Amino acid sequence: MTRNIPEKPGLEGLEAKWDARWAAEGTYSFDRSKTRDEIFSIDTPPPTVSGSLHMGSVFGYVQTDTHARYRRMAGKEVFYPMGWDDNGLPTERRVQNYYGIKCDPSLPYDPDFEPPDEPHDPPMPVSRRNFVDACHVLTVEDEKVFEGLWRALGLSVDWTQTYATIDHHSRRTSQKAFLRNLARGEAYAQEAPVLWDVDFRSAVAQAELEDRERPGSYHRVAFHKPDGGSIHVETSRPELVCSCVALVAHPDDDRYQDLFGSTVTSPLFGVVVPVVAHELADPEKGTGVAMICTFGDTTDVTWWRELDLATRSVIQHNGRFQEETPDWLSGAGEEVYKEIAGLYPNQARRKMAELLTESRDLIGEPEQITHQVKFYEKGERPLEIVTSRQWYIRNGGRDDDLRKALLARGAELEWVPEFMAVRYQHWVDGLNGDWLVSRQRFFGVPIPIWYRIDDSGGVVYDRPLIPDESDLPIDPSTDVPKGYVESSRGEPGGFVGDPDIMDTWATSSLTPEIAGHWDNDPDLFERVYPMDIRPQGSDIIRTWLFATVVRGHYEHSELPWRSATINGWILDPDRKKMSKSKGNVMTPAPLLEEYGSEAVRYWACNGRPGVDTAVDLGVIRIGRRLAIKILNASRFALGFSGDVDPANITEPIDRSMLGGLSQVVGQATDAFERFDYARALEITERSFWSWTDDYLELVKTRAYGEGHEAASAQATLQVGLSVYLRLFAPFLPFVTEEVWSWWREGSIHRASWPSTDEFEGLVIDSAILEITSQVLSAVRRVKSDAKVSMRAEVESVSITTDDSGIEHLRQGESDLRAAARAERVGYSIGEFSVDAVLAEG
RNA sequence: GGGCGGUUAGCUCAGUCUGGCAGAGCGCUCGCCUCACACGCGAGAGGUCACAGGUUCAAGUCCUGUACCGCCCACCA
Repeated sequence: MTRNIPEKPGLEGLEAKWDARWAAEGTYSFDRSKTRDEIFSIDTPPPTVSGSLHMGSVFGYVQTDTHARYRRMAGKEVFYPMGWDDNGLPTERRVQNYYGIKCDPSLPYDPDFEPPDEPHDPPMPVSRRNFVDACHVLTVEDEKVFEGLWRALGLSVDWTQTYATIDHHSRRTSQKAFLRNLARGEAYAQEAPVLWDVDFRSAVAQAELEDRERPGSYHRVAFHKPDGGSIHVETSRPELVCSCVALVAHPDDDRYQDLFGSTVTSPLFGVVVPVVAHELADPEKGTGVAMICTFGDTTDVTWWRELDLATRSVIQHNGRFQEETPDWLSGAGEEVYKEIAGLYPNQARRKMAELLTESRDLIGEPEQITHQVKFYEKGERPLEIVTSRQWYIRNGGRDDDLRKALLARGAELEWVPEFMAVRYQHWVDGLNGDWLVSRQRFFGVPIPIWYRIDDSGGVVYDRPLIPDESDLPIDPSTDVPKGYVESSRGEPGGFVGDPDIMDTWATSSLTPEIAGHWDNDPDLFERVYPMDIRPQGSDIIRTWLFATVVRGHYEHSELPWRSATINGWILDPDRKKMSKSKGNVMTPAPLLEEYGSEAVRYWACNGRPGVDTAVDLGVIRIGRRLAIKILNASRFALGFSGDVDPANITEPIDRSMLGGLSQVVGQATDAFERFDYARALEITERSFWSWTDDYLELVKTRAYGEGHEAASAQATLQVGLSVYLRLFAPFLPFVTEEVWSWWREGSIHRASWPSTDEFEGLVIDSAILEITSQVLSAVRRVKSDAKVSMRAEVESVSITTDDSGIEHLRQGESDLRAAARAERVGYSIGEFSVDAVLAEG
């Protein structure tokens, strides 16, 4: 093969050149004729395309790409698809802001509607179908931006294997799996209290909650006993006195024994409520008596359910107190309620505090506190609890046997790093309800269900109308169930579609099925499922990972993957978690532009598996330096016309270098098998630098010479370079491919991973090179101390070492003399030391 | 309140599983335009391994406890 080595090799333009070449040659295309045991399949995380691009977007993906590239070179056919998570609330919010539109499901579809070029202000209401269309338009644009970044980064994805969580195939898969859950009794609908975001007007699931510290105050409020006495409760939500259904104390609390079973009346409203006993009441908190309201917090829900209490809800889905006076209030209570009707809870709270003060039912001043309040993770106001009809998938939160089975699945999974396993256990252990999968939103996969409407106009929920699997996907708001006509929609005797969509996790929990085409290509699915790895962040173990395990457990009775590789967080250079609100988000594009993809990849690969990592320009610069070093060292190693026949490798120091290199190959391979890409890189890099600093310097003079000694050096340089390039290829795909192309046919990324077999019969003890390098280093120190050039001539080098050291050094002596520019080398036995006498002048 | 991870050189981090002379890079200092590379090369200085106790011939590494940082979870009246 003719060599085509540039005079001044550089990194610029390599990304574009090789991305285009790989695409044209199908370097990463998946060969589906391979069988399951020949395939390595990756359940790639579909990035949220409506989210911003930041360094977190490159970190985990680059790490995963190293696994893909290693396995591919190690002989596996790699199934490496890419998905886009475009359904759900993040997209809705982005579309609302981008176009200045909002969805109003009551509006009719406007076929002529075009999303505006400039955002509308105030937001323009559009029909659900127009809104969803706008979502599709924008997500396609967003996906192009993401694909551009991934390609610039050199992800070895098969770009023909892509999916979007809102596309036809994903909707079909999602609805099919849901209907199967329903048929097997794993999914069910229930009218029940749910956590509710009043801004998004949607229920949210336990997995989407976060606690935030908020100021509040404890109000001590008097309830009245029949004998004229009073009993005090402490509450941070006095506005809910009107929805109080009972007071509760601990059954063993001596102070309240004679009250259990009696009734008291609420202040101002005069509603009679029972005093009940329950273990969850904490005698240490407040007065030991708590007010149970429907519903102030999740404990209220527990009490309400377990004690079978009345329901007195006043907060509506829009977050306000209902306008009409509740029917359990009468007399003076009605007048009091009018004061808070229509208010938001925080307004009602202030009003109630005033009224309770006037009526002397507020005891003392409210005590200012900060407490944890539940929020939807994407929300801005505290969650309320409202009663509504929702769909659930059983997840063990209410069933111990199922919980145990899912815990066993987690234990079966290989976690990388191992300690991540407990995060799964704790989450499953702590579940307190089933998985709420319905959302009252617009851009998502619809719940594929209709309901009959009886002759009096009531919706019949208990016998839903289910579509045939072959008709999926459907949208029950526009499609019509078999045996009905569109004109009977919403009419007595007709039907109505379930208005809700599924939670985004209800679809993305099926990424193995979506990417592997469970629905429409069982042959492919069998070749890739269960997948080998699920790479993802630790923050979504409780959502994406757990939900995927649940779906796999139900649908296939097995784990969806063998291993979960969990990556860490990205922190900004000050080690703060990056977030848009802090304004410290770094976008990758300028870094890719300035330092190149290899440098950014190098940084990502330096982050240990599962370890939070700061963006560090210093590390990025080292990556760039390494890539440039590879170019230059390669130019040297390939700069001879010599024959690469390994039979030419005869010199002991050359064979010794291969001895060390074969150990490096073994260690890097072991590290990759354990998914420790960072260790593999570290080992390779350390070895490579000593290769260029010491080995290359030692053999340089000989390599420029003639005869069989020169041929040995030239052949060894090429063999060594070939190994180093392949070891680096998973990390630095562009520069290694570039150099490979200088003298090899085909892509390095389809070349075989180096193996110790390659040096069979050539390898000897690495100690020869190691001790020779040590002596060379010692001579350099002498020159450095004397502040002379490394080219300075040395009269003699005196080495003291043991027998085997001398034996080893003699075998590399001529190279040492050439590299050190030493006239003579002398040896003596003893403690290791090196002395060098510089030549005169 | 429970749990997980971390604390090693000025900085960023390896090393802890499996105990055996404290490591790398950056930065700093001093040199060197050495025919692959000045986008470079060589050399040097720099550490009470968070703290306290224990096991051991030997502890950064194993055990117990403490402090601080980060994260997760919790029924937060």
